[in-house]
Amino acid sequence: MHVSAEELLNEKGVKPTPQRMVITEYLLSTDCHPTAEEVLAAVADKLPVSLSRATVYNTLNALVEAGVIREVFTEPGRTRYDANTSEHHHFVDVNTGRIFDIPKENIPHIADQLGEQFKVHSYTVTFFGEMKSEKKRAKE
Amino acid sequence: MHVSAEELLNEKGVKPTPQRMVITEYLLSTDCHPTAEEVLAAVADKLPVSLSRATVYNTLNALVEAGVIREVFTEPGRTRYDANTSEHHHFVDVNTGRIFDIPKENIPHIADQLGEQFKVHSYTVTFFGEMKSEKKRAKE
DNA sequence: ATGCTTGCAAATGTTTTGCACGAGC
DNA sequence: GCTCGTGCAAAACATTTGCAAGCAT
Repeated sequence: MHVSAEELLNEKGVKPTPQRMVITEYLLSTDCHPTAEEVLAAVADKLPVSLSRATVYNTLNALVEAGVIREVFTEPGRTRYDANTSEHHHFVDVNTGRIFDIPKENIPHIADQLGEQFKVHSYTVTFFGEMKSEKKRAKE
Repeated sequence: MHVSAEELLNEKGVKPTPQRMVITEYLLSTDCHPTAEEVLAAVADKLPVSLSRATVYNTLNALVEAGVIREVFTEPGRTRYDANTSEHHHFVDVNTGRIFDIPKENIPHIADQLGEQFKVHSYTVTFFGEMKSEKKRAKE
């Protein structure tokens, strides 16, 4: 289903260094919208060399710029990242802070509802609420 | 249309100090979704005494907690504030960063489109795009 | 050699916190 | 007098940047 990280990076014109590939692979493999810090923690030991914080930030910015990933803003103070770049939406569980993807098929198309002075490039819906029956209970 | 800031604060159980009233008044009077820093700059000279950064942050947090204002997340690194607490949406001009309110009447109700495991408390749509004719300057 | 990329550390920017003072109950 | 809000400065975070060194072309 996923193209390889290397292909993806080449496609988007980003030189596929080991650091970038590991970070991209991680983001492609998870749906939990990690912060930069979480990315660092998750991939640091997957590299033979050390991975610095600066490289994580540089890489994430490069990937955003290249359109490989997207930023997600759901909470103050920090940015989360999402390798799902297709138009879709988010549900934030206000108890856990966890973010769930909502496919755009679930949401009617609403980009054309604004006045004509607004030329919409993209839009995203953020739902805040709580999960009703959470079968997979996170440890707390 | 607006209740007075003092009434509003009392209603919400926030002790209406001069600092809090000035900040609340400012937020009620503007539609430009200011950051904490912008709030400070805007109201600092409206008080006979000095207004500290810490008080601005403390106040904004207290107001959010009390439900007087809401946080708006549209960009990395900083929080913006909105005294319009009714459900509504935002359009971000990608050129200027300016944020426009979109009344919820313009958007179909979409809170019920998710699976039933999602209990939605609120949702907000954020549009990214650009203004077509900037001759229609918003009054501010 | 050239040009990116990395890593470290320092710098920046935003927000929070510790603490003393002052106003109001 | 106690409590709470304020102001200042320092601290805590999140992120960016300067720079030297490394890798690939």
